[in-house]
Amino acid sequence: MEYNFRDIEKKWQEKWKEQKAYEVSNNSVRPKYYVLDMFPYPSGTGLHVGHPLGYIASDIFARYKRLQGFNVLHPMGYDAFGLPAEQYAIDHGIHPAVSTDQNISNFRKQLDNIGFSFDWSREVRTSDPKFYKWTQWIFLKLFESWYNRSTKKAESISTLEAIFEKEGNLKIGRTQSAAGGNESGSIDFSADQWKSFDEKQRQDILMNYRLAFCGYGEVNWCEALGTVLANDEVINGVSERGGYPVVKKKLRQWYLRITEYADRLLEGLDTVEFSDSMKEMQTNWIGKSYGAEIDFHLTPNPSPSGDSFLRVYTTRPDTIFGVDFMVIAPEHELVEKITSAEQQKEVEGYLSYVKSRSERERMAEKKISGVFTGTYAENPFDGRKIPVWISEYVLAGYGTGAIMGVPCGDERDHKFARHFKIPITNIIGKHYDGVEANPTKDAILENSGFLNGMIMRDAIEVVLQKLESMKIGQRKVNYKMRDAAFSRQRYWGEPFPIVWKDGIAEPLPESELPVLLPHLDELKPGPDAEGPLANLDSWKHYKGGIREVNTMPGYAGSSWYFLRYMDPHNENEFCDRQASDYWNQVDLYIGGTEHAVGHLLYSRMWTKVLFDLDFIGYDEPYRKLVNQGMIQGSSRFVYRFDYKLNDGVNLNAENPVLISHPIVEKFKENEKGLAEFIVSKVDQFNSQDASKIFASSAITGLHIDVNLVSGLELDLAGLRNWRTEYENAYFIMDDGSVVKPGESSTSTYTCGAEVEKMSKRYYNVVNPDDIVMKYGADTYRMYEMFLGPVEQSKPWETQGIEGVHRFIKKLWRLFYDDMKGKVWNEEKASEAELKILHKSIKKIGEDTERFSFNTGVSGFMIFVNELSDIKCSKKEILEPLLILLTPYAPHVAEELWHLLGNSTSILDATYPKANEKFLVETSKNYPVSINGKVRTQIDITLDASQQEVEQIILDNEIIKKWLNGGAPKKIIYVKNKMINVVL
RNA sequence: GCCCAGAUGGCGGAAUUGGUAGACGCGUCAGACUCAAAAUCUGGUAUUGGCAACAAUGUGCAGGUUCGAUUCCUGUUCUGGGCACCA
Repeated sequence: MEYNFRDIEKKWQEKWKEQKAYEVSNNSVRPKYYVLDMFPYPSGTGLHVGHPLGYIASDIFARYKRLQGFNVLHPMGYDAFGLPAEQYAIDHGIHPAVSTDQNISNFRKQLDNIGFSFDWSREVRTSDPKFYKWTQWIFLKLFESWYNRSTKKAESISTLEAIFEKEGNLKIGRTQSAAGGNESGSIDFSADQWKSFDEKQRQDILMNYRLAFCGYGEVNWCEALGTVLANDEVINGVSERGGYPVVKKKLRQWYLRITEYADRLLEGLDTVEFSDSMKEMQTNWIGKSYGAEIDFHLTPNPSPSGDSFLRVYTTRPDTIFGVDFMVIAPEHELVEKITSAEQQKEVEGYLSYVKSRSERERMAEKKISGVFTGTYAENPFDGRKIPVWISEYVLAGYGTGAIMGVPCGDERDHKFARHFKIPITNIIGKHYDGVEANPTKDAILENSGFLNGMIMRDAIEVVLQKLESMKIGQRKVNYKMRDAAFSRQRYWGEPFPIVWKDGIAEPLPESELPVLLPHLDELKPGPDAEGPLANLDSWKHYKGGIREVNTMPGYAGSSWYFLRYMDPHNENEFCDRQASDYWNQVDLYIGGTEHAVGHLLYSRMWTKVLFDLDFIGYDEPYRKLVNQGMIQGSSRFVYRFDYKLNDGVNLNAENPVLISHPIVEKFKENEKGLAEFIVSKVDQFNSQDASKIFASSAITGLHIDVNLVSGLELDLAGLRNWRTEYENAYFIMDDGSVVKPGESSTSTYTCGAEVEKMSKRYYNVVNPDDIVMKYGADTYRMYEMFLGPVEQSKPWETQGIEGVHRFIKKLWRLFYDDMKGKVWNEEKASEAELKILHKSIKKIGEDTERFSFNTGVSGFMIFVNELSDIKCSKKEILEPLLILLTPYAPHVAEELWHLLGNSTSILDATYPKANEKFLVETSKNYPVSINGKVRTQIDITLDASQQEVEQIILDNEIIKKWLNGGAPKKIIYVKNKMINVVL
């Protein structure tokens, strides 16, 4: 009876499905555990071997928890709205709904192959009206709420209206809407004024407080394509498709007021188990800083427009005497007003350059650019005139969109000053070397007026007080984070439940949800930079108004989907409160670091809002987060010998010459030698003038399909069949022999290799279906884990999978032998066998617990190797082994479990516990070092004292040799670790 | 440019709290079984020198702390992820 994984895996996958083995109930006396994978987008290219890495890890943990007696929720579904499907529709004329469905069924087939324990009865899709009804519903809640800074939580907008009725906004103040604020509503008013406002004015004001609000923001606009482009569709200022120019355009946009949650998003990090680096990234993204806004007089004063102040934001008011220039963002409202007549032309030129630059480019640019406005600001303390510049390295959205440049203390400012030859004032004495800026806070101030002699750290407070008393500045907490843009000029997303009437956004009543996404045959952009929905007049005009034609962005559905899994079929609520209370937070969330700031912050914010409004009982969605690394592809190369004759004809087109990697390496420093070698080998060159070939030869590495290569060895016939261009190739083999078109050879051709992203265009994609077909799901699951730590990125090499496959076959042979048949027996296990068992239970259990699945797999290998060595096939040992193995290789474990005579499923077995009794040791083989270098090992009992150990050491022959008659300075003995003799 | 992470044999990796660097697997070499092959089994395999015992070197690079550093600190190089409309 041999290990037939195809039959076994098929059999159990069908049985588990039949028995609904993975369906989980919301009512259980068992403790709950919620394991979630980050929502996948069902892309058209399907899964490659890298994608399931996290799913396998989470599946192992979910199954492990189940064996430990938990009621485990482990759902899966699809983040099905998104740009790629829409682009695919535009390119191929297939409706996104259709292609998305196809992609999902393909995805599902691939997932099913791998034997996951997902409860598919809970599947959700964000593009399903039953799901997005509730996305729209939550949007309405966001729209109908504001953030009350005194209670520090979201409240119904009606409580805000009550405040306005009573006291206007004089106490609560305006909200700051850094991202595209709504200027018309940004005013101070009293209760009486509020009462006098008409509906439009009131709604404009309320809009400035809503958690989901409308404002204006810049987008990448491509006139030629007639659409707004995503950042990654813009390359070097032109569209990726077609290479058309892209400029910034201001559009009305929806936003989420995530900035109000900045502090709570920061505080919440203390209550969750994310990696420190993840917390750091989120903290930096939120970017809370304490500083000051300072007003500088402009001069000539008033400046050409009559504006007399420039307001800058700085975190270092102590450096105010070191200010040598000001920089304002190109979008700053003062730009137009303060530009002098002489500088007009230059400024205009600069602005049009900036307009063509994406924000990404602006931030990544090392090159320094900028232009002088012709206006000066005045230092309030010493009256110095400071030139005001415009530069793209200052972004309009952050702070006041203007900074004071302190070259001696900030590297960016320093480079700017050097580049434009602006004189640098040194206020930190010898801490500044004239070559590099020094951002220290510990220097003693010089050239700093009334601050002279003060330590910078202390001067901050002194300056702040002075600024406040002079009423030219105030303390200010700033956040780098901006409000989140929440609308897209696209089709394939959730429609907004909003109708515009007379410039007022009216929410549709809950009873009208879902607002269905209407069918469109053609997804061409609408007029005036609007999305495709704007083309559908019949849908657009509604209830005497005009529907919002933008749709929601990709992250809308994924911001709350973890709640829907708890109660996926509820038609009355987004999630029943009892269900969300029972399942509570996600206990384990697995996904990539690429979501570190986007998805995670958005879903954390939504959770906080739902908590504030008392729809759920916790304000952090994910209790523990584990990041999985990426699996990279391992590309394979052949090397083409290229040359041209004087007339420019490349004679290689018909018969390319492909050189093996070792030959290329051999001639690495000797191109001419290689050309000579090739010419001497290949007969097609005989008629050519060799010197011409030498003069023009080059080697080109070409990606070839990894499936044509076994390890590094090329399948020549396979390559000839793969593409016609290789059909008549000459191959220069490792040993220097030549294989002509139509010939075969016993020599090998070794390819080059490189680690790259797994991608179609590198021909290095490996499909899990192929792996499962060849080795089975159990082998694939274990191998994927065996590759290395989950969190780390690593390349995929199909070759190594043999080892894991051999392991499973070896395990099988402990139960059944090809020749002898059944070998397992019910004999009593010996002390030594029990020791192996319990050592492994401890090792594998601990490894699984700390997500060290790669060492877990190695633990299994050691376990099975040890049992094989002592020919132990006792049921008493093998049965617990199978339970340990279930999370990793469920199919083979279930099969053997039943062959051992069990009639219930192993999925619900009880996870074994390690018995310490079998693990106690009495002595240890200590490494003994001389000066930190291990020289010998000595077996010593664990209860030995320092004195006893020293005696043993001094009596040891090898140690005596090293002591050379002398006495050691010191003997360091760390119990159960090591011994070090210091000479 | 800014933020985060990583770098260990020919390859993937191990070393959980500063304590025997290279577990486990791949590859490779040698051997057993076989008419042969596959499968399987046994043994070797960081580098250098040596028949060996053993010695020297060795965790990206340059320093530092320590009896002892892959692990901690400073600096640096390269690679990967993110930078707000890919998901």
